[in-house]
Amino acid sequence: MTEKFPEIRNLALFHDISTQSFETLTRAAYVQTYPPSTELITEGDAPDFLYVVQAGAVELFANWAHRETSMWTVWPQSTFILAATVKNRPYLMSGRTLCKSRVVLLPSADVRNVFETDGAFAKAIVTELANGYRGAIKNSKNLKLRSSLERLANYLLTCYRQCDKAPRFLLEAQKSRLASNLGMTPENLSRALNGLKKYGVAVDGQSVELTDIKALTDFAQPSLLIDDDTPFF
Amino acid sequence: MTEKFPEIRNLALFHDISTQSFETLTRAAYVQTYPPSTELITEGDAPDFLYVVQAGAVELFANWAHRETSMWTVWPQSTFILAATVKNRPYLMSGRTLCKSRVVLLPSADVRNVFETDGAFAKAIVTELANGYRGAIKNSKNLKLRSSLERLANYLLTCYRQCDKAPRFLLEAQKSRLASNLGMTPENLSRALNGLKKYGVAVDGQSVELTDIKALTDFAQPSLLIDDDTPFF
DNA sequence: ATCTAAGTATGATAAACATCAAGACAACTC
DNA sequence: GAGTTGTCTTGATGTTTATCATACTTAGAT
Repeated sequence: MTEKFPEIRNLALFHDISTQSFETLTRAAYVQTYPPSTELITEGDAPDFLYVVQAGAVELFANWAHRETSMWTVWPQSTFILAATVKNRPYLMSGRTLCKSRVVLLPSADVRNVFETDGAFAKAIVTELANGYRGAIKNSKNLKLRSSLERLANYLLTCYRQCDKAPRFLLEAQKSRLASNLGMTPENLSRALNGLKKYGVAVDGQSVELTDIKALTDFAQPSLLIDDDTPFF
Repeated sequence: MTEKFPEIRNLALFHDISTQSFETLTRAAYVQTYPPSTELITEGDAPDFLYVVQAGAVELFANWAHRETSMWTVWPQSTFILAATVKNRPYLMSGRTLCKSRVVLLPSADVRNVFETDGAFAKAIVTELANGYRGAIKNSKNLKLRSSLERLANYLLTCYRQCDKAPRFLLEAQKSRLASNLGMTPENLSRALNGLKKYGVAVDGQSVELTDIKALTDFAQPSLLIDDDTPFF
């Protein structure tokens, strides 16, 4: 008997669970492809589904008092909104597609069900939540300990590391969204990019070139305890 | 046969685990009482122990580039540094006692061991991590969406709610530490408390009186998706 | 009671950051 | 090619927040 949704079977979250558990999780699940700028979830809503991004990208953002901030972007193959799902509490963030995106929706009641019965699933959830938790703490440290210029410099160095230390790379995102991610306004980002020129940062459109890694690193003082975004730290 | 450390047996984290698991966890554990201002853990260090605060209080803080920020305070009966322990990754925060404190230290190798073998423990860890994760996300939203005056106003209203809506209460902490928690300088906190006078905030030393809850609420616009600090949201 | 130290408050100033308005630029459409 | 749209940049200005210097207040020690 073949399992439904073989694409997500190999995610760390589902890799070690039993066939029966996977059946339960996927029995009432479905795949959906959404156009760009579609709001998939809204903060405050009850968590009906656990989401898995298979293709495209989903931006998580939050609102308060007519203000909005971008929290982070979910790329394939990752889940989002796991904590709300297992706790059965309202979403803390909203999510919208950035581009045409294929998403798997797993009913959250089934997720909680399997969580209760399958120890391997509980263990996988622990790993996922611990990663997310540590990422969120790093984010708070970044916001509280650094100026916006310092956050930007460290962001660029993180991109550089993720590109296998290629000195040229493309910004992953629209600049206005990048600004919001970094906790600043688009105008301020524009000026900050200029302000990093003296550390060898050259920007042309989406393209960035870092011509003096040492100078930029000396200024940014990256730390594994803030900037490492791999789940291994 | 009686179990060691009956005091912590009833914590949510240990409540449902087997007697054998609890034995394993506590076999090499020990209790220690520390004087005030003792640094228990240092960010970057390997997670040797999972800590449980039994009495007193422990401040978690972080450093970067000769700056320091207070993250939050751990009160009895709570654990701290759980995510680092289960993932076996370096601490992201340092911790020091605020006053004379009694702490239980559980060897983190044993914690990971029991986590692997006892499904009930894994489930309890999920709940704890999900609470912490959501708390950290609320913290980021608070920092990114609000000014320091708005954060302070919401903090005071949170205290008010936690005191069963008594209009007078004492600030839990030294003002300089409260300022750091809220992401501002002590001077700015002092001025901000003055700035909230027009919304009925009267401060005398550690004592706060809120004389116009409606005005303060109208200004602060508290949100369950940011300010609710109970694990139930 | 006086001294000290730590915490807090206040004033002056500067830096960081946001806002508003206008312009530049590229990618599309017609 | 002219116009449209969306995004980004730049400049002027104002607000928020941090920094520095100093004074005050309180609790504890001598």
